[in-house]
Amino acid sequence: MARENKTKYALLGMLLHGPLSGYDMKKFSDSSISHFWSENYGHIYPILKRLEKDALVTSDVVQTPGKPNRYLYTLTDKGREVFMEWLKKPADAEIRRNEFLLKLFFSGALTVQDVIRIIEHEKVRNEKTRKIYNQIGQEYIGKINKEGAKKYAYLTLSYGNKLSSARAQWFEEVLEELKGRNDGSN
Amino acid sequence: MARENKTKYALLGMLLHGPLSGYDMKKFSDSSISHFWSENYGHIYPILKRLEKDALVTSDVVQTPGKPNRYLYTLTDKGREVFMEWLKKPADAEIRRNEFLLKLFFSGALTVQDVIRIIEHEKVRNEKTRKIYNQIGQEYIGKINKEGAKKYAYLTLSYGNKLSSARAQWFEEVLEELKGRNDGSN
DNA sequence: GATAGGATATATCATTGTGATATATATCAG
DNA sequence: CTGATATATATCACAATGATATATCCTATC
Repeated sequence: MARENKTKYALLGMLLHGPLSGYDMKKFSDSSISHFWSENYGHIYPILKRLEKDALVTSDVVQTPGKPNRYLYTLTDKGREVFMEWLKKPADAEIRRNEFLLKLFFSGALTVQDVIRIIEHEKVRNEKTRKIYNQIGQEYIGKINKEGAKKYAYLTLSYGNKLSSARAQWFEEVLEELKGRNDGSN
Repeated sequence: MARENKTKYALLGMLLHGPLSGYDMKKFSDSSISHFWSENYGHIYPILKRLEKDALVTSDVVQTPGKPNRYLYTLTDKGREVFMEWLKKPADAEIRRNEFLLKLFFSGALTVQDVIRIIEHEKVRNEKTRKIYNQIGQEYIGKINKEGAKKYAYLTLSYGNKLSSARAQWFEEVLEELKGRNDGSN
């Protein structure tokens, strides 16, 4: 068996607060949870069909003239049960594949200037992410205490902030060192 | 097209310092670079065959009585070229799928005790990782200045350390807050 | 001395996940 | 009017994962 299907749980979770179509789920994945999760049509649609077959969701067709049929999926009791069982379990270990670190590892074959360029590219990407996090953070202010449900969404953001601050620090330290050395020997 | 095949570059990179078999590459992935990269047989063997067909590597059979044939792969000039071209480019954006954060996001459906348990599980995992990093770090002491090539390997470790320290901080902060609230209302 | 487990080595399978494209209409901006 | 974007599902090739099959040798344990 390959690793367990996580998409299934992501989709079931999205249905907790009401029916959605596959298209809606993709939008949700690209907006609300995009900084730590992604889904795509090639997986969403086939899995929705399987979930229906397994009676974890039911579907209703909504016809809108001039638009494709919309298949609205609703969570069943069984679906909610399966979801809650997954939710209660600790998360599996993260799959670790970081192309930047792989390049860094092999960087002995590069000039120091090339390495600096690659790290700086990563630094810029990280800064962009931090800006987005700050924007989202601004939107949360005032809402968190009123709506308890958003507390955990806010925590995922605070996690992202913590990690990207750490990354930013590391970039500064390493770039300073590499640039110092670059004036000298290597 | 699916995303670009990164395994290919990881394998070519491993061949920079001499010929290796697919089995050797798997061992390398499970030891030297396991904290940021992983490979598995199901991908290594077919890709090695393709690399040979594309003349990025050549292979030699080594027969050892009582053991399976060993196919030793050697990097060609073309292979080195293709590798260096990839190495010089900035890394692609990281694929973001973090099951822990997905669970956290949906945690409004859990009791605070359950959330605490899940976070603590993650915290323990992180502590284990930090211990391993410290052990590897000990082994590096004294070697870094002598062998310049290991400098970048050490940097991948320092990156891992930075991030896991940040994670540890976040766990402390969040657990304290959740445990405080747990004595009160929700 | 038997025997269980791990190392050596390749091969292959089902399944998960990614990104792109196909299809077809409506709407909105320039 | 024309090109871009939104709505909505479907499907494909490919990348990556984890498990199992095959077969032999070596080492530790009972």
